[in-house]
Amino acid sequence: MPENLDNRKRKILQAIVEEYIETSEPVSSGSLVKNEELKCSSATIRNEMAELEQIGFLEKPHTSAGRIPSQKGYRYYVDELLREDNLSRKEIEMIKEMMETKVNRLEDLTKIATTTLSEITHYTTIAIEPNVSNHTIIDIKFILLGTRVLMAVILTDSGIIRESIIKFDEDLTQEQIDDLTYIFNNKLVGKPLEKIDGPIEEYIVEEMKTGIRIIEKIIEEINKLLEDSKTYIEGANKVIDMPEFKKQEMAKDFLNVIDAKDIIADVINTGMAKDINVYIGSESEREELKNFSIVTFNHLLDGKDIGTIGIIGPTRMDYSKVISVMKYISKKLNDDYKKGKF
Amino acid sequence: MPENLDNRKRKILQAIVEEYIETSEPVSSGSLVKNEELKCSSATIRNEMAELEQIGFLEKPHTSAGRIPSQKGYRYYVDELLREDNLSRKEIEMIKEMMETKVNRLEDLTKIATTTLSEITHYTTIAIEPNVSNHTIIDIKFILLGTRVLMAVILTDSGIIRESIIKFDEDLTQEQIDDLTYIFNNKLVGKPLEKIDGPIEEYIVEEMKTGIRIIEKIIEEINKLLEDSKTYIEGANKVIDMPEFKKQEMAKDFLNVIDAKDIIADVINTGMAKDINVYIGSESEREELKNFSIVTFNHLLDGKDIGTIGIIGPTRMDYSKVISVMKYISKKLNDDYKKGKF
DNA sequence: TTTAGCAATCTATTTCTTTGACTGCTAATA
DNA sequence: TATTAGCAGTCAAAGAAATAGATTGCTAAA
Repeated sequence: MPENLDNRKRKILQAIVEEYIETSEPVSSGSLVKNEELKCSSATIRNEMAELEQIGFLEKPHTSAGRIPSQKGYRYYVDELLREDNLSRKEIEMIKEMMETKVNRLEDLTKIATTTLSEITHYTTIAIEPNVSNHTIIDIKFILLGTRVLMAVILTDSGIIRESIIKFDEDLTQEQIDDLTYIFNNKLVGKPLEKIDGPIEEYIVEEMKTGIRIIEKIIEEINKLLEDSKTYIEGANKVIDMPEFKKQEMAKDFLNVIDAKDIIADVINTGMAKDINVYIGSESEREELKNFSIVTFNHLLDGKDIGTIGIIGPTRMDYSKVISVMKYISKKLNDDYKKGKF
Repeated sequence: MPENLDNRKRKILQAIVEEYIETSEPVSSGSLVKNEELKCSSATIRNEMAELEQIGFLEKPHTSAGRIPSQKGYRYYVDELLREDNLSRKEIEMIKEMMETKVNRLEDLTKIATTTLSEITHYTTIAIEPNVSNHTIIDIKFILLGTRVLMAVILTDSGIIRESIIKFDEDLTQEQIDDLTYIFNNKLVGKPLEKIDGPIEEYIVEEMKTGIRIIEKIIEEINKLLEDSKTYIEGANKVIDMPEFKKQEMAKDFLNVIDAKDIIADVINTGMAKDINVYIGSESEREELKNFSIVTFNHLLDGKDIGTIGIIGPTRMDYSKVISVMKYISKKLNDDYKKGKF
C-alpha cells in the first residue's frame, strides 16, 4: 500500500529522483528551487525533505549533503511517478533499424532484442531462456550420428527447438531409433513439456523391445534439457563509466553477479510475472544485488513465454528510459510476429 | 635472437620477475640480497640492474622505486628462465578430480578443462571453438522440422558436431530433403570442411531437381557455420582482486576485451600454433591488450585441432604456474582420449 | 671488480587548513 | 497556520605543508 503523499511532496520526490539519476550527486534544496513547478523557497523544500526522510523516502549521505532517494523512494517513483513515454524519435529509429535483421531461430530474435536494449539504454543486458514446461511438444526426432551417438531434437508449438547429443557405450541400430522415435512421439506429443516422470518412463521401457539403459539415459538427458535455462549477459563493459563503479566493492559485486549468472536467473524465476518487473536493490533478496536493480520483461508470443529479457544496473538507474524502451521493444516483437516476420 | 646474459644477470632477472609476480611491488636491490643464490652486495646488484635496464629488460616506475620487468624482460623470462614443474601435489589432485566428469560432447570436455584452468590459476579463461577447415566431413544430415524449417547437422572425423537451423519462405518436401542429403553427402563427405565455393554450388544446383534458392540458402548457412568460431569467457570476476585493477583504466580495458570477444579470437587465430603460445602485452598488437598477457594451448586429439583454451590476465602473470597447469591438462586430455574416455 | 657509504630523489602518508555546500532551527512574516 | 529569510553549525572534499621511508646512483676505497 503506497503511502499517500500530497502533491508537493510527490513533485519534490520526483524531482529528486530524476536529478539524482541524471547527476549521481545528492540533491540539495537549493537546486530544487530552480524547478519551475515548485513555487516555494528552499526553506520550505527543506522542511518537506525532512519529512520525506522521516517517512523513509529519502536518505542523507551525511549531514551537510543533499538528499538521495532510498530504495523505498525509488519504489514509489517507479510505481507512482514514472513517465513512460520517454523515447526520442531518434531512439525509436535506432530500435527499428537494429531490429530489422532477418533471423532463423527465435533465440536469435532474443539476441537481437538484447543487443538493441543494451545499445539504447547503455546498461548490461540479460537474456534468459524460457522455462519451457508450459509449452507443448509437437515433435521429437532422434538422429543417429555414428553408431553410438544419438541426437535428440524436441520441437514445441511456440517454435522453440532444443537439441541434445547423447553418447552411449554400446551400438545403436536404426531399428531401435525408429522404435524410440515412434514411442516417444506417441507418448509425449501434444503434452506439455514437463519432466518425464517414473510412470511415463515405465511405460516407454515396457513398449521398447530393447535397452532399458538406453532409455534411462535418453530420459535423463531430455530432462536435463528441460531444466536448464541458459543465461546470457551482454555489455558488461557498459557499466564501467558509471560513477558508482569507482567504488571497488561495487565493481566487485557486479563482476560476481555477471559471472554467477544463476544469481540473476534465480531472482527472475522466483519473481512474479508482471508485464514488466522491477527489482530494486535488496528487494531481490540477494545480498550481492543490494546495490543493483534489475528490470525485465517476458518475451511473449501468443501468450507463450519464450524468454526473459532484462537489464541490470545500479539502483540509480534511469527507470523511465529503461521501461519505455522495453515496452517499445516488447510491442515491436509482437507486432513483427503477427505480421509473420517469424 | 635472445641476447646472451651472463649467469648473474639471468639470476637477477629471474628473481626480479618472480618477486614482482608475487608481490606486484617494484623490486629493490636490497630485497634481492636476501636471495641465497646471489652472493653479492646490494651495490653490485644495483650496477647489474642498471645494465639490465640499459638493455631493456627492466624498467623503473620512478627514480626512487625498485625495478619491474619490461615486456622484453617477461619475454626472456618465459623463453629462457621459466620453471615448468610448478604444480603441487594438491593442485594435481584437484585437476584430476575436476576432470573426472563424464561428458557427451567434445565441447563439454573443453568446458570442463576451462573451468578447471580457471579454478587452479585464478585467472579468466577463454575457450575458442576450433577452426574446422582442416577437419574432414564424415556425414551431413538434413532433418525437416515442420514444413519450412530445416536442421542441418555436420559431423567431422574429430567428433565435432555443428548444427544449424534454417528457415524457408516455402514448403519443403521430404523428397527434396532426401535428395539434398544424398547430393550433399556425395559431394562433400571425405573432403576437408572448407567453405563451399562456386563450382561445388553449381554442381549441386545442377544435380538437384528443384529449388536453387533453397540450395543457395543452405550453402550460405553452412558456410556461416564453418566461419564463426565462438568464444567463451569464464571467471571474469577472478581479476578483480588483482592490484592492477585498482586503476580504472585497466579495469575498463579488461571489461572491453571480455565483452568484445573477437579481439581475443583475432589474436589467437593470427598467432602461430606452437605447443603453448604466450602473447605478452603489446606483442598481440592490439592496443586494448597492451597491459594484458594471453597464454593458450590447442586442444589436439590425434593431431586434429578441436579448440583453443587459454587464459587472460595482467602482464604480471604467473607464467610458470599457468604453463605448468596447461601442460598437465593438455596431456591429461590426450591420455583420457587414448584410454577411450571420449 | 666489488663494496661501503652517503647525498639526492621521489612517493606515500599524515596532518592541518581552508573552502564551500548544505541543513536545521529560530524568529519574523503573510 | 504555512511560509520564508537569515544564520549558525556541520561535514566532506580539496589543498598545502610537513614528514617519513624507500631506493637509487655515484664516489672512493678495498
